[in-house]
Amino acid sequence: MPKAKYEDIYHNLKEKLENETWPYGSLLPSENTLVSVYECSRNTIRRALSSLAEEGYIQSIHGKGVRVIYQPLERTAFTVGGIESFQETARRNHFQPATKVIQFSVVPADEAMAKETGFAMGEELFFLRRVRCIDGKALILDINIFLKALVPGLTPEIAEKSIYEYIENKLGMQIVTSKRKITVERASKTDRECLDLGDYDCLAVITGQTFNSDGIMFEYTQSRHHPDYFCFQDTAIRKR
Amino acid sequence: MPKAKYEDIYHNLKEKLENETWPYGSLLPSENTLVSVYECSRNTIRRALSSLAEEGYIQSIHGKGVRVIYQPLERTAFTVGGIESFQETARRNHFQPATKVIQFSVVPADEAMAKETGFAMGEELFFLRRVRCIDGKALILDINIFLKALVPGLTPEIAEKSIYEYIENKLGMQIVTSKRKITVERASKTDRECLDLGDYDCLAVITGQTFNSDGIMFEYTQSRHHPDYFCFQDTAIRKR
DNA sequence: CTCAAAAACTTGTTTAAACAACATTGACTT
DNA sequence: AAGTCAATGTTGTTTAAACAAGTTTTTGAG
Repeated sequence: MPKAKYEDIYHNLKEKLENETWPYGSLLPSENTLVSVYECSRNTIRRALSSLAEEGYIQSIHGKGVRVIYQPLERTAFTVGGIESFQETARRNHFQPATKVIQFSVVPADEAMAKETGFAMGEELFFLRRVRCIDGKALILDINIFLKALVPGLTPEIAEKSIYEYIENKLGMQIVTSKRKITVERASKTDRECLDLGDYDCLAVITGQTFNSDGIMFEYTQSRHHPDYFCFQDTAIRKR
Repeated sequence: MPKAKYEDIYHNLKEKLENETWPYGSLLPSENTLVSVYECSRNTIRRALSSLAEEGYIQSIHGKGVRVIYQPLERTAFTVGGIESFQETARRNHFQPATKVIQFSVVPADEAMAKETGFAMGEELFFLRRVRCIDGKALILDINIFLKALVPGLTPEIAEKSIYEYIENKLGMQIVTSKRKITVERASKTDRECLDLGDYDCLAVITGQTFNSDGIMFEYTQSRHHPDYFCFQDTAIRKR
């Protein structure tokens, strides 16, 4: 699917890194070598490398080379990372997913909601709540608020399957940027009613805003996770 | 301090975005306009813009322009984000920080520890635990494990102030990449003994590995946070 | 006026080149 | 033998140019 040359190179190198073609701690072939191998310009190589650096696969060392810092890890339980739907995550982890829609309504944004979500006052919104179950246990409570104008034709039936699939394939809208905040909150009465929290009194909360390819925010989400089924991975690179 | 031209432009644009020189939802001046303004090449502008996009300030729209998606937000309590030390975070939030060192030992990595941390077996390690307090309340339990060979001369006295300051300014070592995992864990006996958790039975845990400018991992960290003083922010961009 | 095509403007990708800055190697001098 | 310095190899920054691929505006035909 990737049409750009640097994307091909990026994927090819990433695969080789995950295969441990170059082991952890070693140096990659030099940029000029890679230029010969992939028959492209140095800029194109550097673009692929910089994506891999951002994701914590490699780190370049001025005057020396590019070090492999990727370590294979056992995929523990539930991992949230990039922008991935519940369906995709479940498939990757070989879980049997199920979704129960417990609320599906249309409301206008009042002042409080506008302030919290970032939508403009008075906008018509879909407001829905869903419980995500894995192997029969209720583990995630998802609250989604959509801009009705940008997600027309949404129904509870679609919400039961995959909203993202509907948005991307049926509506042809592309999801581009997602801004998220992770916090730990005390379980509310609703949380305890909807989820199988056992004797936990807290949960992991991901709050986020999603933007489409026009740079318009069309979704506000709150995903409330059972602690045992939450793991978020991240790589940070220190800027001067 | 930034010596590169694109870094200057990046910081200048970032400041203007935070000043709301261009409001949320509007389009930035075109790349060619910015080329004239900053008297540089288009590539240099694009490099600055791509950093801002990664951080969730802007989003480019093919054929149309660059949309501002930055929204000013009230800095709520404690925010962890990039690679920032406790000292820096405390200063930014105007807290009075205090640190108590409760363990400072030198141990070799045994098999279990090697597997967990990613250090090689037998490596000499500094093992330390510290409690971070804010306004008299014990809120964070930090476990730091350093490669002794790369952090020579570390003492409990330094650990009480700022280890990062020592590493960067005294040793001249630069911190570059940090790989992190965020989870929610039940409070252990030690957690309850060391921290003022109130009636919380969980805490937010950041587990991470830190790499220096040679691409060598020199630190393994676990930061165990009181739920009320934990907030992690992130921006993700969907790749094709 | 309406509509369609063309032009102009926008961001996206790729190449080529030059130079700067840092690291290593090896030859040379002392 | 030890240290110095030059050459070479590596990544880092910047420029210039050309074309591709979207979006908007203008032009012109009917």
